[in-house]
Amino acid sequence: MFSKACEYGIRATIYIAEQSIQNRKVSLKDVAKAIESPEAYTSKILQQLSRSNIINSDKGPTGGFSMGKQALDKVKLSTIVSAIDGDSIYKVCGLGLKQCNEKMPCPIHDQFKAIRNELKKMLETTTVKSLSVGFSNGVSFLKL
Amino acid sequence: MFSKACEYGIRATIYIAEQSIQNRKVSLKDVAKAIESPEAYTSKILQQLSRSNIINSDKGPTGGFSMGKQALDKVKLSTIVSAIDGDSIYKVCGLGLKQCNEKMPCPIHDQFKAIRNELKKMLETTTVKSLSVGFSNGVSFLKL
DNA sequence: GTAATAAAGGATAAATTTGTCCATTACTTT
DNA sequence: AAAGTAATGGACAAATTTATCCTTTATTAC
Repeated sequence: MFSKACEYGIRATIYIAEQSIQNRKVSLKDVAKAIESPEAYTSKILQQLSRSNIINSDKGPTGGFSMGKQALDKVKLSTIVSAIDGDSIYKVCGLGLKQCNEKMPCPIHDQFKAIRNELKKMLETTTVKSLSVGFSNGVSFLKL
Repeated sequence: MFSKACEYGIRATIYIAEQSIQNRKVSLKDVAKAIESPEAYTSKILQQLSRSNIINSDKGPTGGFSMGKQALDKVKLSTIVSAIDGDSIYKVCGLGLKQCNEKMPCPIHDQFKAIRNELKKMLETTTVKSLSVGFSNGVSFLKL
């Protein structure tokens, strides 16, 4: 569904959000450990998230990754998915046709559209902040 | 969503179904041309479909690919997806966690489950035969 | 300003997916 | 039987994704 990079990106963002709510900055190492992801690869993904203003990053001692209040309120799952996987998940034909549209639909066009719209709606209405709550509570998990 | 191999597999099966309904066997070349796919790669995919008894294949002159009445009635989109991509699309956690389940859910477990169930239902209730009708009519397309 | 710290960035490697090429096998027709 | 045809199968190549390593840059504390 999502690329591995995007999965790491979502998990990382949820973790950073949860920590930021408690006013804690986290290092790359912290993140990689918390979500059990390869450190160097995770670094690349955090860079992307940072460039997209989903998280912010500070260098040097006392540096690390965090999210501001604004970001915590604004960032939805869709924000992260778009930043890492692009919007192909919303746009691309289920059967890989370049010119699939209402006028020239692929055979599963309508069925797919319905499901994709649901997915889109879900991603656009789910905030990272809301997801971080469950994680903070110990109700949901980010490892393994 | 689906792998490229699976996209080709679905398109190929719809085409073969449509031709089989008109009692026409088709060659690898026919298929590759009809769905605009790389011939050699398509060959591998047709082999998989054949081994899974989704289509049948005959060697030699007058050979080619076809679907019997049984297959035409039984084969759903889910049959093809399982044969080529496996059932990961139904089972795997949206965030890539190995141990994600009701007891230890990832943060988006419930939201994802809902959408995946819809997808599953759609794939399990859509027959290739039904899709081949629209293609046969010129209502839907398999190229580009 | 020096040393220490942590992210950024570039180059490269491993793994997976996608795609190609060619010899072999099965079958049909003559 | 021989020749021709079409799928099969194995080996290989290209492209993409995932992952690693190491140097550079920015920042902080002393």
